[in-house]
Amino acid sequence: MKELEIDTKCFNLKYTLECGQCFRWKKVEDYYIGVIKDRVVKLKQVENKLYVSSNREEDLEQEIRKYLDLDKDYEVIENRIIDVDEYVKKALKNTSGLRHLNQDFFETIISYIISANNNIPRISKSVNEISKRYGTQVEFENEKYYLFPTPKQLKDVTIEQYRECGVGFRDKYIYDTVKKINSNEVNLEDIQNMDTKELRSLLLTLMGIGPKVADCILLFSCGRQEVFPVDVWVERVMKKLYFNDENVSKKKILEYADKNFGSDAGIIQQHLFYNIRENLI
DNA sequence: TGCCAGGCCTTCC
DNA sequence: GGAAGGCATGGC
Repeated sequence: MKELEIDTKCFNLKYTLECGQCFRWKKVEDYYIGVIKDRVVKLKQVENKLYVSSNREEDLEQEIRKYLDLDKDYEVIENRIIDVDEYVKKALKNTSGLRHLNQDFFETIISYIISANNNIPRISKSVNEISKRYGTQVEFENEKYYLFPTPKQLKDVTIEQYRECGVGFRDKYIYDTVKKINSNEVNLEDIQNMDTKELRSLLLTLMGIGPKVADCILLFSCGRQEVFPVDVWVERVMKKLYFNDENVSKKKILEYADKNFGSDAGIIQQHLFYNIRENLI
């Protein structure tokens, strides 16, 4: 198929895909290859041009724009947050163009349940293994890829089988969550219409989802950029920058973010997270 | 060998 | 309602 060409501004593919918000992209030479919902996608950025190819052409540009959040004006957002303080300014200069993805809701729920007390390479490995075992196989450029399974495809998977995918003690959480979704005990429809607070409390009723995981799901698959997930890295960077390396509670950190970062807290969070992990700040 | 990883659940006060 | 302990697994 022919390659699609999309003009972008204030967009950096590398930062967006490598900042730790997603787990299924693989870098091959100067391309990134991954699965978005029901298709395999190959992406490459050269300056402000994004080149896209896929095994499916139908609605491709629309899906890519949605997934990469290309229709939101990040120039406006970045111009707004650059004056928050000197640390945010520095972080933003290092990683300008980092965007929040709109990932599949169900996939993000399961991926972030796996993320608890885990590390990124191992999370990726588990998510890929679940896809390989239970997702639909598709082909692209003579290679096999696997879509992330739907709740129905996971209907009969046992706790032991999840364990075999390397998820460790989180096996029962995934099992329970999938069961609740399949039995409609928790209805994931109409999430777009729910306000953040309501959606958050719904997520918190699921096994394996606590405050941090819920906020990651809201930020990386529901476009709620006001939430501020605090993990060990964010705790570390916040203490370093704003609390003189003192041992403050997570509650204090959240209060600081809410007061000083406001409705852009999630955007700032991701820049700080990436900067501290890459040792840039 | 021991510690850590995008924390959460359970138990106990 | 808050604190402490346990938890699978692999990399360093």
